[in-house]
Amino acid sequence: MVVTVLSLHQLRCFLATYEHGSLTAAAAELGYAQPSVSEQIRALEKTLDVPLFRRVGRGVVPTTMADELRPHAERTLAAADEARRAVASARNFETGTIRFGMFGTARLYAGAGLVADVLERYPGVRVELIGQNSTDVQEDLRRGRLEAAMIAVPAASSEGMSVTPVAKDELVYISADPAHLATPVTAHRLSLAKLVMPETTWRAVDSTRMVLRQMLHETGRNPMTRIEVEDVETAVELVGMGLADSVIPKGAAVQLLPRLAPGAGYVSLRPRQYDSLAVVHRAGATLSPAARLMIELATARIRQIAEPYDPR
Amino acid sequence: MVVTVLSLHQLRCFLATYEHGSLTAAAAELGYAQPSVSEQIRALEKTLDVPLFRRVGRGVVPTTMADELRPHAERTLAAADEARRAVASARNFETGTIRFGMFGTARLYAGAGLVADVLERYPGVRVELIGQNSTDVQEDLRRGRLEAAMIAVPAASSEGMSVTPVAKDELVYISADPAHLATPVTAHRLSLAKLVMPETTWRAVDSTRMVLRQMLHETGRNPMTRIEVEDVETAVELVGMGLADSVIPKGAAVQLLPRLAPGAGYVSLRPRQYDSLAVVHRAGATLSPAARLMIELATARIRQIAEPYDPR
DNA sequence: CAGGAACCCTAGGTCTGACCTATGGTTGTG
DNA sequence: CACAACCATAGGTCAGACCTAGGGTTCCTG
Repeated sequence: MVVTVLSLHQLRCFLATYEHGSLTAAAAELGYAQPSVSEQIRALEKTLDVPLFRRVGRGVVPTTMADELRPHAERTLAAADEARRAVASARNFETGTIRFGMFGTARLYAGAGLVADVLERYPGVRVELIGQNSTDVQEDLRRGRLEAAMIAVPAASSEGMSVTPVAKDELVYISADPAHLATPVTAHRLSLAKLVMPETTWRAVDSTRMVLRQMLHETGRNPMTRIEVEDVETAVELVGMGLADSVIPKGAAVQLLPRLAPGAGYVSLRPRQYDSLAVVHRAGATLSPAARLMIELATARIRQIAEPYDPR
Repeated sequence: MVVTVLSLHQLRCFLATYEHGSLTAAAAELGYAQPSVSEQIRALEKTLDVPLFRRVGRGVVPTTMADELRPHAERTLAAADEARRAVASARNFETGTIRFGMFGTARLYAGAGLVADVLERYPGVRVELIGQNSTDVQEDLRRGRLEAAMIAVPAASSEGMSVTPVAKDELVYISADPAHLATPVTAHRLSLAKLVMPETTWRAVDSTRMVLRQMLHETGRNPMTRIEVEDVETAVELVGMGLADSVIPKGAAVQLLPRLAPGAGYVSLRPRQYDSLAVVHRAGATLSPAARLMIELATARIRQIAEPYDPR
């Protein structure tokens, strides 16, 4: 024997029939031919193994089983409709969650503004800015947990990833000693400086570190840090206390120095060095509207702060 | 473009995939081949017009849309399941409503007991005993509002109906005057009596009246009532007050006389007359379990009180 | 009371879509 | 670098969702 399975369509036919007391009327309402509705009802009666209507000369009359079924049928259809609506409204950013990866320097001074931008346009959404470190974010992207991200990359290339640079963020030398800031800092001076550097856990892969290593390597110097800390804020505070100097993205310096190290200032490196801020996602993926939105907003916001990307 | 429509099956596939993070695992759980689940998910994504999973090298990862959909999908499937269970338990008389037609004399003294019988066996059900008068009940049966009924019928026959007599209920003469009860009451004495008769609205079709008309007609007498009332209780009270005598089913007399007319008694007619208590339903209908249950219990209950049907 | 209207059902035919197996392309792993 | 794990595609089968056409009741009406 063939087992049919409960379907929303059957429930719709059932309710229309129940309300009209007539298969013909139900079929008219649903836009089907009468035998089609008849068949659905029969199928439903078969799957539930219960008579739902008594066929009496004119029209049909619901049985007590039908009375029992009706509220549940309505609830089920309502739930299904609710599901549709929930997804539809999420798709239109009226509700739902927008998740975006954003690591380190970018998030540090564009994060709050970016969230504000999103909420202004779509007040109903939840926003998640994900990412401790660019390595983590890359991992999340690779595993599919994140669809797209804006991160700092030392070079604009990564395996299997589409990397689109949108801005460059200058790396500046910060110090509480005005003498250290009189002229741009060369690789030579940098190699002699007492430095405090953040992102200790990620020091091997951190984008700023990689840029500095590259700079020093070209002049035959070795990087040497006096203090290692985890977060940029701590590093800046230590600079403010005159215990060391540091190199951080200019955007971070502008934002953090007045607050955490009022007496300190910054100066460029010579030659100037840059982090590249890029939009990254899996190569070959078609981006969702949410991701496109975030990329657009994040790009605009970043470009207000950092210099536009200039391919050298 | 073809529009697919949301289906429970799609939601099931979606949830399985969401939970396992894998189409293959979902297919295994659901007992399908992997491409089948894949197809369902794709259909669902198409009907909702949103991507639900990102296909990443190994497995699939739910998008935020999927996060949004999941609770609704669960609720919808739960509601559908609830519907199944509700009907199933109603079918097993664990809950739900049992509706049964039962008119006049039968209900009068078997109704409460019958309801008790049903509730004892199936504590969860609702019971509806429907019917003011047998004519109403016949109408309800014909229109399909009632599936089956136990009613008093003058003769065991009715158009388009299956009538199965189960008992006969003797009609007795009741009076507060002992002299009236000394010997069985003949048609002659009946035609001379001052009578109060109930069921005024239905006097033309009432089963007891039809039996009496038949009895008097055979001896050339005309029926004559002194008082017409609607319900048997009132008639019995009037008999108790000595204002008139009456003819009612014996079961009703046994039950009502001690309570409503303590001084009154009853005596048979000569020849004895009977209402026929019969199970009635539409000819050719297959009866539901609920109806069969009610017929069984009502028959048992009635036979404890009235004499078994004896085809003459 | 005959005819028609308003229902239902059945029969038989078309076509979508649910499902399968087989196979090819990616990705991650020993 | 081969292998395992996983998803997508292709192509074929079959159930079932739909239709039209027509037959049987019931009920109303002239």
